[in-house]
Amino acid sequence: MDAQLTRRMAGEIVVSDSPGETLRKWREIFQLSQKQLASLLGVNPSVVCDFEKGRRRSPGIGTVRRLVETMVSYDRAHGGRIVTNMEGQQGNSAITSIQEFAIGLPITNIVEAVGGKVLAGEDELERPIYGYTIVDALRAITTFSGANFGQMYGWSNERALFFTGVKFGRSPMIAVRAHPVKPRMVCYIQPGSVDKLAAKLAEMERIVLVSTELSLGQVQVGLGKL
Amino acid sequence: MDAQLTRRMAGEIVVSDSPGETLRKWREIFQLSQKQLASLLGVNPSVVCDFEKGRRRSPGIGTVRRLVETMVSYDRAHGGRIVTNMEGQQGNSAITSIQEFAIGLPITNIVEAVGGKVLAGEDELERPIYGYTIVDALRAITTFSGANFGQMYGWSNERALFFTGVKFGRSPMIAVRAHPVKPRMVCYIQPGSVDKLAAKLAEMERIVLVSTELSLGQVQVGLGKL
DNA sequence: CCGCATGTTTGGCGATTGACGAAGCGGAAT
DNA sequence: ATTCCGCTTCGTCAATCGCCAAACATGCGG
Repeated sequence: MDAQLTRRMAGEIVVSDSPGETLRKWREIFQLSQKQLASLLGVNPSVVCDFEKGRRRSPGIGTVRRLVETMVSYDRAHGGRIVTNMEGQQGNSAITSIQEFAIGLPITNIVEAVGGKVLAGEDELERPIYGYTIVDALRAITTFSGANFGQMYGWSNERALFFTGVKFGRSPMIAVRAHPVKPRMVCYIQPGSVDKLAAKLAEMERIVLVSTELSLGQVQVGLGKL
Repeated sequence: MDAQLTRRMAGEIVVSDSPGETLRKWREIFQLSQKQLASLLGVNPSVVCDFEKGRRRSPGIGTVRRLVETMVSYDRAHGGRIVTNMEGQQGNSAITSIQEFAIGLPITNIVEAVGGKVLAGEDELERPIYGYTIVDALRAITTFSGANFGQMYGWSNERALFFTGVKFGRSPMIAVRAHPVKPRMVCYIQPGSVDKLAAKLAEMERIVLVSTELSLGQVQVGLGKL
């Protein structure tokens, strides 16, 4: 749930010209004293200081991770005052969820995870993909305007696109076809039916087309386990 | 320019349950062999392998940074095929620019950097802020719908909001007042005029109100130097 | 002025990293 | 079958990290 934020914090610290000061910035944002933070980490306060003052030039990512996650989970455990402010929804209402995987996963795994049936693109099942997006098909079409489509693709376009609220299974694939950037996999969640044209388009674009009878919730659970 | 992406990569690696595999994922996305990457880094290929295979449990952030930046800048130097795909514009057309500072900066610094004149909130000038957003006032009002406003606030709301295209200097402050989340500083870029009510509202909200006669471009340059 | 809390500096010790280079492994191509 | 290629494994070593303890500095309320 706080993955987004922790990644953001960690990333900022790592590429900062002064990781120490950046770390401090975050500690201050979370309104913790060095001592508090140290005790949460179970270490001596001087350790925190060492990092902030840059005595350790290149702390291990383990350390950074511990620091960041400690702050976030501490705040979360105390009402999440800071965290909720940070999360900055920024969500387009048509996009239900957008996630990146830490590592590439073969399409097969995704298909299994969501109890999917492959309708097209059997021979592309081993390609790795790096994230997924769940979109409300109707809303996407009515509310997206140009650039918004780009949002769907998150950070890698080697990804899976899930559509909910699909009636005939035609328009989503047409939209995909029309858009210059293509996903590797498209999955309809409990579609009314699936037009044959959709499969044909998928083959043309070398996209794996999948449909699942699991509910949106179940799909999200399945994907969460990856 | 690629700060966004490098941060993202670094962050993902740091909080990954398997930093090695995540690192590999990125190397593959950039379509580099271990050997190539190694030679770019000026190290032995086995080093890259050791990291990917996790022999080093907690590599230093210096290492991670070097890896990440090397990949990005290499790609950039070769046409930026990968990078440009990743950057995922996702920009709302009303938002000209969103930036976070690596460290907190006192408002005074910002004001100086943009050659600003303080119109309200003199006594809040020492507060640190953590980022800024530049918004086209007209477009924001006409195209933003509810949740979109949240986007403006990036990751920290301890930030500065710059408005371009301000006519009377009234509406922007009214919008700020109406919105539950407040910035610490508001700056009009080359406003037509500045309504007195704006200053009054700013005082009420304890927001530093500033106006500058510099052009948008000059402002961006100034901010870039911070 | 004192006491108290937060933050800084310092020296030191064991564990780990960052790096090399040699050796090995599996697949693709010659 | 031999050679390449990319990748993996591993022993080695200096440099650095991760951490502590204890002294030092700074600031604040009384």
